Amino acid sequence: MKKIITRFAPSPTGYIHIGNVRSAIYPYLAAKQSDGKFILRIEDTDQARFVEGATELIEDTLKWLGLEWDEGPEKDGGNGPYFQSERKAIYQEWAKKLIEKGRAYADPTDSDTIQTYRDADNAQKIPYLYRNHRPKETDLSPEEILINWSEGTPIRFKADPKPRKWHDEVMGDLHAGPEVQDDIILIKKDGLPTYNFAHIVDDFLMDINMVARGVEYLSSTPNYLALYEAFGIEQPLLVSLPHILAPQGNKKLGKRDGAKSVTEYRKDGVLPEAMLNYLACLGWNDGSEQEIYTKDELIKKFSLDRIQNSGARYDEVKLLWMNGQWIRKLVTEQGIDKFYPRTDGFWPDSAKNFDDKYKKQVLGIIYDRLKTLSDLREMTDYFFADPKFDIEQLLKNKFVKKLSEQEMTGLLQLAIEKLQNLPDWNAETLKTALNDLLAETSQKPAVLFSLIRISVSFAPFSPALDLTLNVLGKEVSLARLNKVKEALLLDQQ
RNA sequence: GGUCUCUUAGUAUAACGGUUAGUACAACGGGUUUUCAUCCCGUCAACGCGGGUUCGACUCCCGCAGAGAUCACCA
Repeated sequence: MKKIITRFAPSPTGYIHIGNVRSAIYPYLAAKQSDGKFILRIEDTDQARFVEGATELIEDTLKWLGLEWDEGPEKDGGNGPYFQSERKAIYQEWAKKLIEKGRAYADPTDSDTIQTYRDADNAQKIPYLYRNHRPKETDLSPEEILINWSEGTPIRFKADPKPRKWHDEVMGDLHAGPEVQDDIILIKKDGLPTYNFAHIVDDFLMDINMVARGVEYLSSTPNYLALYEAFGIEQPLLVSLPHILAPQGNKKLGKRDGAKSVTEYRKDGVLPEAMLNYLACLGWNDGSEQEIYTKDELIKKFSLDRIQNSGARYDEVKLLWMNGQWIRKLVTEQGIDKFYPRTDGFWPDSAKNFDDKYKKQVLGIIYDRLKTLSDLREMTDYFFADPKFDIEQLLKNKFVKKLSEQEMTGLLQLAIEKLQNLPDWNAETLKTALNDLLAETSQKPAVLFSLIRISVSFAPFSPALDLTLNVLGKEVSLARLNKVKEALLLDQQ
């Protein structure tokens, strides 16, 4: 198999959100599968949109997801620098090569004049193409242009419009006519290259043989093809990735739709395994009915031609479902001890002074109802602090309210006695005791256990009662039961 | 408007001319000696429309409709 050398080339204009991280995932998978290279290149040629700290955010996101780059910032593989802003001289040199070949020209036309061309064409309802307005001065010989050129004057490509055909790994065989090929800007007034030009040069110099990007670049592809041709360089594999759509409407998911950053999901307790799994499978599948994939499985089974060629709607509910699956999978496979460190930072404040051993016990009985790690905050508070005492909540519970208050106090008293006299406080003895209690009182489990459960937790739900009591411990359990019993007695007087 | 792309249940998808159109999420119902969840079982629900080709079309061809992308000195 040919080694795929590819790249992720984001612009440092903000965080990576889930709408665009997929264009890092697929190239990564393709590169790893073929034992090739995954390069990170920062496309910071637009000074106006540059955002301080964005590069770090991008790097952070990739690392968290496990998409380590083989070459890029902090990891020079001999093809650097990996920031386009540091490669300015290279682009200018390559633009000059095109001028020498008579395939580019310096164009002093100012933007107001260009706008009049556009307006005129629009008024006449003919498609605007700059090459129809190409200035006559460019009849200057390439030598003359080269002598005169300096930053401040943009350099334009001299289009070679003709029918073009190409193959896209996702979209299949494509074609375009001359009407979409134009004299695109190569070097801007500020001396920096446009994306259209910079990526062609960089990809070539970095030996990149696969380019994956959003479908929005599809319509510019003929211009890129012309550029490859003008330089005489082999075109890389082209991969167009359909957009991820916003939950509502038919728009591509963007920050305006509230597209959360990947790091935000991280803070919310989503596991990188689940994030990667979900996004990889949003618009790709291997033809089987498998849903849960590890990164290694994805690398093994990934194939470009099975990427869906229409947009896929983002579904957070399914992501969270998948996250729950991953939590359970990892705990089952690795055990609580190994999984436990991942919960760091997700416990309620009340857990601060409790040791790891106790928190692991709590995790052990609660993990199978977590959708995200941050659910721990809401779901485990009563293990660490006395719950908010709210007798009304107990009384209006749909099971407990079947009892009179007198019956409640009676049952609580029986439970307290039974538990107090346990020789050993563990899940086994508790289970037996609770079952005995059930038999002795002829109560329905839903009623009796809800009474006890709510009395010790005041939570809408909790793990199985025997497990909960076991973790809470004898002292705490009995104290909470007594407190409720006393309150009920007072109420009855 | 020009050019290009896309179109299976609410959502993500499977099907390489012959299936009762499969799976997952969601929804709904049920089961597991407690609640919520997990787990298990079940129900609902789809081939955009119209023509062809063919014994037979979700699948191939042609129209149409709808949706999206693009037409920058942004990427």
